[in-house]
Amino acid sequence: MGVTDSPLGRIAGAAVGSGPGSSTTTVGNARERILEAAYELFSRWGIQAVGVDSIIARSGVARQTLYRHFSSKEDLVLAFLERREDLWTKAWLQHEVQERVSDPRDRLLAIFDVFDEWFQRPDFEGCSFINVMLEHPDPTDAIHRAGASYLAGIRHFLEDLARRAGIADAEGFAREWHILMKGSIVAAQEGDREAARRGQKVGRMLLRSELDAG
Amino acid sequence: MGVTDSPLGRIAGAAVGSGPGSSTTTVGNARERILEAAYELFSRWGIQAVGVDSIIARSGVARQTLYRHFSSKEDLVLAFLERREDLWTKAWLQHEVQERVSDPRDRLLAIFDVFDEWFQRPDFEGCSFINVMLEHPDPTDAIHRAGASYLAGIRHFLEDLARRAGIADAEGFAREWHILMKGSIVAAQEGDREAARRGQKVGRMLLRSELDAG
DNA sequence: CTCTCTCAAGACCGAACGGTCTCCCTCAAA
DNA sequence: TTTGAGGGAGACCGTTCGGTCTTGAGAGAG
Repeated sequence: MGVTDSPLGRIAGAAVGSGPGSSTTTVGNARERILEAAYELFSRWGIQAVGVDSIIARSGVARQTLYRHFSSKEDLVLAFLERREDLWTKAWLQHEVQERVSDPRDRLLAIFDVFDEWFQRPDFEGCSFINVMLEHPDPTDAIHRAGASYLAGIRHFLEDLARRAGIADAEGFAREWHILMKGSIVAAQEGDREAARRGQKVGRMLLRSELDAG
Repeated sequence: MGVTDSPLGRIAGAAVGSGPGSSTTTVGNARERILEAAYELFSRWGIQAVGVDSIIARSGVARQTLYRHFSSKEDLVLAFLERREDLWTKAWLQHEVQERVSDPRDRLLAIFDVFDEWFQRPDFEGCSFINVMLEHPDPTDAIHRAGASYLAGIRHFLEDLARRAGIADAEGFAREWHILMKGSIVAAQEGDREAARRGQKVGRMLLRSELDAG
């Protein structure tokens, strides 16, 4: 109930429900409820550990309704990843960073401040793009490729900041910065609650040396 | 067939088989064949994607034989992780690093040279400890804890090198170095074949600044 | 009023899951 | 020679998986 809510969780908490007994042909469109349930379950427990049954149960939707909106579980997973980019990458990470500071160098560093708060949350769940990509090791798998491409989206955000910060090799820099981000996320999942500050410390060095060189 | 073999693959290739028709009560102890099959399947495809049936088929062992040696799939997974530490962490990574150079600073950097070769392998499969830990997000899960603790083993190796290199805060340094390692492994799984060199570049900076400070 | 569309409910499907059980063979130690 | 452990083969168990199909209730449009 807290105002705080997970930054990654329900954004439109429209689970009206209209009270007990009303039922049938419930309020909001079913697709939304399915995606919301899928989001919470997939982001916390991964793909393989979550069956369509759990999503059906949690969304309160009929089995056939799910399959009317999504042709298969894989289809639903891809829709989940798309939503994850909307909510996590854009509406949360990028937005949070951009509203805190405006200088591109400061924004790069602010990523780790945002991460630090994220890592302290009791419902910290890691990066779904990484999780999903590692869970589907086959690089030709559609889910693997989707995860990798959403990670590339994050990298493009970094690259843009690097370019604006006047860094010569913006692409290389973005890949290095992303390594720090991904490493600190995994470290946080291991239990290191200071992982973000460690990433930031190394990042600060990298940034300084890159700007001295330029 | 090549002499090269995966550094992580079969170490005792004792799958003699004694020719067709011989069968029953086959050569080497069954436990070894089970572990070998489990190693190859789990390390490449993860835990949940590999059923006990596949392991039975690949090891050519009877179902009951597997359950005589391992009380459950979880038990087998824990044995796999233990073997992964023996083969990957110790016999491969640490051994490879130690035989290349002797100075502790050089050894820290050599980790990324070894990684670089690893990342180029067609059968590169990532770090099983990370994969397994992310696949089992519940921190109270025995498998999650095992993965995390084998990762801590790697960190202790780093910490030892850092201490020998005269770095003041060896533990903090090891955690930072490990962030670079993990980040570059994930980047390699994304498809960045230069991930190790990027990690090494950042590591070099971190190392220099740490030694200047000390 | 009827036609149509959406949805809940849930039976049902074949396959795969982890795990148990029985039967029979082989080989080595007693 | 007997015995018993180790092992192969495979039937079998209940459960869960992803996915299909049917039924019937409600709601908007004609």
